[in-house]
Amino acid sequence: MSFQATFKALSDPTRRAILDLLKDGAKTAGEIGSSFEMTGATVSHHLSVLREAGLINDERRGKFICYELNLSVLDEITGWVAGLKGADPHEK
Amino acid sequence: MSFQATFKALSDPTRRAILDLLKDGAKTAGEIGSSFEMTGATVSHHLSVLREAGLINDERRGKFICYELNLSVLDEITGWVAGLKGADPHEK
DNA sequence: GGAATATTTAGACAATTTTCTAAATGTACT
DNA sequence: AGTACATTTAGAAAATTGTCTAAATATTCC
Repeated sequence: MSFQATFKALSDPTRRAILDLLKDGAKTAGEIGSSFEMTGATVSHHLSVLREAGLINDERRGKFICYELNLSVLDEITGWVAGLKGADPHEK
Repeated sequence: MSFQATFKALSDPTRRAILDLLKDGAKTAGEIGSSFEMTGATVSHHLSVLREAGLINDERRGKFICYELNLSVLDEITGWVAGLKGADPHEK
């Protein structure tokens, strides 16, 4: 997916908190879930939004599923913001 | 308003297009509106979301209202993204 | 003051999103 | 095979959002 999916994914505070949480390293769905006051099903939904946006990767490890950051897609975002800030070389 | 308002404002493609449009300089609500295939009322709504997020400023000039970029609030966004990318000095 | 133009506000409606509960899937252990 | 645990999927309810039409506000010009 794309640009728009990435922005949408980042627009929710729970999803940003999940990304912040994963800064310290990969975590299982359960560990992530227990950081929030919502059901595991809801957290699982947020994880799938982040995954579809390409912001995280998942990997099954036995009984658990581990999630980790994949921040390469953020380059598009930072590039767009930089462009807005006048980094464009040939402006009118 | 804050961080969350800024992210929310940026999550809509029309609103990002408005910001892109304003890169070339201030424009009236009417000029902005005629760039999109939606009613002026709808564009006005998007402008108010952007204004409440602090991303644009408005100034009346006679019969018109001019909008211009105010990108200082984007620093919070880029700062957060940079933090995610491991710019944090004391990570575990 | 009254008409014309520019824009916003109010209220309604449809689409999307967030959240839940309940059921399904996948894995490990005995 | 059966039970327990970890997680997701399905489906529904509630909240939010994007859009429209119609009415309101603000400004200019005659």
